[in-house]
Amino acid sequence: MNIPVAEAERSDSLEATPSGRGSTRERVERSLRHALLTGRFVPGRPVTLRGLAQDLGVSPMPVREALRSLAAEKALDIKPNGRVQVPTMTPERLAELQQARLMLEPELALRAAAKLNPGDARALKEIDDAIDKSIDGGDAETYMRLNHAFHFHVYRAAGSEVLLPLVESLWLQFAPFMRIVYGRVGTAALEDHHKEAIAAVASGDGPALQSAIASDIRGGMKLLQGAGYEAVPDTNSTKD
Amino acid sequence: MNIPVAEAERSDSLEATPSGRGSTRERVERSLRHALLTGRFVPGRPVTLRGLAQDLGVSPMPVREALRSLAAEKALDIKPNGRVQVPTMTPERLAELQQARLMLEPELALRAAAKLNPGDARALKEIDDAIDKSIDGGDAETYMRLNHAFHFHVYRAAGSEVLLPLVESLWLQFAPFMRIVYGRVGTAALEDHHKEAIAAVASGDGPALQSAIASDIRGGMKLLQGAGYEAVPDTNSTKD
DNA sequence: CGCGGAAAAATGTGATCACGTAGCACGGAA
DNA sequence: TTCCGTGCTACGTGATCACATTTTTCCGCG
Repeated sequence: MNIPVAEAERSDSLEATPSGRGSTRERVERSLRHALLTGRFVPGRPVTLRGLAQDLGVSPMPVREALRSLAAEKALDIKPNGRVQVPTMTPERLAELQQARLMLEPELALRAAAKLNPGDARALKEIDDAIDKSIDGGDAETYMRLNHAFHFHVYRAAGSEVLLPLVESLWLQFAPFMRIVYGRVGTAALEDHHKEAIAAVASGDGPALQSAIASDIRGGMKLLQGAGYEAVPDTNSTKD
Repeated sequence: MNIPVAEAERSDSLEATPSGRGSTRERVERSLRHALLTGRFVPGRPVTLRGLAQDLGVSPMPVREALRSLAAEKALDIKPNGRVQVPTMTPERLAELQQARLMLEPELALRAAAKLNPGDARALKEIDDAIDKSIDGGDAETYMRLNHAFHFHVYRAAGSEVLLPLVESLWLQFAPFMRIVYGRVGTAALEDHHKEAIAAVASGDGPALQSAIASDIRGGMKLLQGAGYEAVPDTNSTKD
């Protein structure tokens, strides 16, 4: 099960995240979460406690807690012998993730619609413009970060303390795999429905926003359906 | 383990969980999870790291990780100063929890139906008979344990790696509050739909099972709607 | 040249310690 | 009697250490 990826240098630009607020564990967890969501962690890749600690320049202790936290959200997998790795994807799990997203996220969007205002529509448009640029540029990492920002700008507005964490967990689960697929087929084939969503927000049309989000999920996940479950590409696509 | 277990046991209720397998952290987490699900932790009550460690006869270390894990599942709340407490319930959060349950659990039941066999129906009937007894006896803690066993016997059959953890998180969130309500209004007023569910399992009728679970959720949560958000009762159920 | 086993390195786990801080009670002053 | 400051206590956090176990390396034997 050893992957021949060269682990020459450890610095995956993890500590590049400038967020210096909060406790050390908080910073570590935020850093890991961000790395997961932008796909800097490859599924199947083992994650060692001391290695991460060294990368981040801290002791293994806060890393331990952060990993445990992420594992509880199913963003990481802790094998019975304690080794931590990014979960590998299976077609079944991906299908389940899509269905779970379709159950929760459109509902969240519907609730958010009532609280979103034209200012939010402008903010979303700004994000979406940047997304279009990143798609053209083929910058998968930036795209994923912005796409996440777009969706969660909507979801957060719902003010849901229950649904939002569930959806966050789902994103953490499919993001690493999504990144791999983007690395293979590129980001050009992406069809999102952000424009419809923005229009719905601007006009305050809840059901339209709900439907746009649902379509967006279907479009985004469709791309992932038949790609790359088997192994990690030995072409090291983790950095840059 | 070179730990001198010369400590006088402060509480029998926590380490009473017989599961002695696995690592210490695993046992601690299982113990806490069980305590949460059966309502032995009162919402709003502060949970201290060292206190719990002493109760369980271990060092604060595994407790720390277990708490962090539970907190990631929203079963515990870590305040900005680091203090841990069982989350308090609000009407809004309870309504969200019910709606989230209704989104996920009937779907899970529908998927489980295809894999449940008459043997499962018999097992469920056995659990349900015990539930009836515990309701008559007014034993809220036993009722909650069995009710959880009943539902998750069904849900687990679905074999879902994605939906099941989400539902587990939801249960951990409303269970402590549910326990308080039972302590106030008793368990006699409970109306469950387990009989319908068992019949549906026996006949392999998926939609019927789905509908029975949905009705069961509505019936169970309705009881909680207008009760006891304000303060925690002084009845200290864990120790002292 | 290939295989196997032993040595060595690395990993997770749990315990203990040091440190900064937040609560809290006690006591003195108004 | 009430209010406020000061000291004490307990807490969470992070680091370091010790240990058992697993993984990897590597050397010798077939």
